[in-house]
Amino acid sequence: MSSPTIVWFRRDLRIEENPALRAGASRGGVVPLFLWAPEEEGKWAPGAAARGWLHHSLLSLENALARLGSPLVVRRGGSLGVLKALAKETGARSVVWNRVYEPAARERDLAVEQALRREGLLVETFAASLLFEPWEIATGEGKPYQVFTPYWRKILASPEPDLCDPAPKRLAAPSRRPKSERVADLGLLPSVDWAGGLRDAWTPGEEGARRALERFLRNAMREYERDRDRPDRIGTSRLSPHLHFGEIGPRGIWIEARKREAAERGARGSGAALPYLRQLAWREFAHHLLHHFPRTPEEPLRNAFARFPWRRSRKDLLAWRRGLTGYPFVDAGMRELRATGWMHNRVRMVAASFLTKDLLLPWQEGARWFWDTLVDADLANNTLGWQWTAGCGADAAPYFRVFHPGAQGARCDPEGAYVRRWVPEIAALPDCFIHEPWKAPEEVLRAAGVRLGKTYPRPIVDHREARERALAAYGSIQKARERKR
DNA sequence: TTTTGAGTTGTTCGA
DNA sequence: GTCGAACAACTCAAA
Repeated sequence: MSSPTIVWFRRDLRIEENPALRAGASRGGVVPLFLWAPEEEGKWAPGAAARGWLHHSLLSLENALARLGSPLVVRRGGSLGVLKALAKETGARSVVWNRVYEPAARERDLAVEQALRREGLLVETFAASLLFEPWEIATGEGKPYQVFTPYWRKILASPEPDLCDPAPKRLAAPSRRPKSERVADLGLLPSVDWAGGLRDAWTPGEEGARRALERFLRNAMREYERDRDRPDRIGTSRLSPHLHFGEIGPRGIWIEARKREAAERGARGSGAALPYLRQLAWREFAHHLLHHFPRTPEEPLRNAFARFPWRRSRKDLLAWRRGLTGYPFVDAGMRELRATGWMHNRVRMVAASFLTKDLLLPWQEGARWFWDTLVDADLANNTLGWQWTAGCGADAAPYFRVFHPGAQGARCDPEGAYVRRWVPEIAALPDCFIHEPWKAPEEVLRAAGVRLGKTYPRPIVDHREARERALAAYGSIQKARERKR
């Protein structure tokens, strides 16, 4: 048999629509490899929640590959060393992978690629995680976009993603079977089983991803525009963790959404899929920005924000993390996050606005907490989201836009079902006070078994005052800029 | 080069 | 209760 090809799995934990796997299979034997080297991702190695997801996703991939005939090889250690050793053991002459786009991983990949070539190995890389490579979409001047709408128009004016060749039905294993660690030995599962809620809420792996997409296309895409802001309903796709780990690819999603749109309206291009596809384009935009501005996970995109007068308060930060701010909609989100590893996007914005504007704490603190607790933690998306909310990123909201936690709750969770689920200690309050319990008369609180400051906190800041304080702080860096001129 | 139009997701105030 | 305007100033992207 000709020498096998190492297929290096990273964030493409799927069989379908996987160009690297297809390329490997077309050349003969395949050695599928997953290697665990978190230190190579610098400050942004996967957080606790993401590791838990990864564990289950790897088990799923392991099963799928075993069924196809070539079991997954799991190793630990530096990428280059592992790849070189595995090539030697199996007689592989080439290595293929699908590209990732985080700054640290890209640098690592480049170095590995060059080193492997020097060893006489063939290296080929593929595009699998995005609709477009981050550098493919550019303004008329060839520059990166910094405003979403023109970026989105450009995507719509580009050729639609195309279908890819079918996945291999069988894989030839190498003649020498390399040794492998067990997924369980990587120690990805959290030591404390806080992940019970995670298990109930999710099915990691390619099969789970496909089912989630089908559910969304069948039940929710039609009403996406109406329901996507309703955390009390299942109005969103909930595909984010599946997308992050590449259990499903965005091109496949795009094509399936278009198909569904055509089937329902009888004509392609009716546009029913567009509100959802637009969100998929935000994911693209985030990767576009991270590629062109690789320092933004740590630093504000807009320079003026380097001197923003952020507060420091360990106490307030902890209250926010634990969901004990006294604002039920914010607290519900923060508790949903801890319990399930996920938070509805509307609530993410409100919770992020509360941290950065009501509490005036640095957005980096919020980004780090989300990084550790979200199963879908994704450097590009997380960075864009936090910088956008804080007002220091691309296409930021005007600074006077400050979310009102009570009003947002009333609008997006009108019956309070979401709050009651995650903040049960105030569940017995009537709808009209569920988002602002401190406004309830004493006898209503007593009847509901709520003692403010005892069973549920009073608001840790007064929103009205906090809003004024935030506006003043934002105003101060505007003035500072004027003086500089 | 200059000009022009526009910008994910909000809130508040006053008519 | 509903509605429209104001909230500032900036920078981007394209003509």
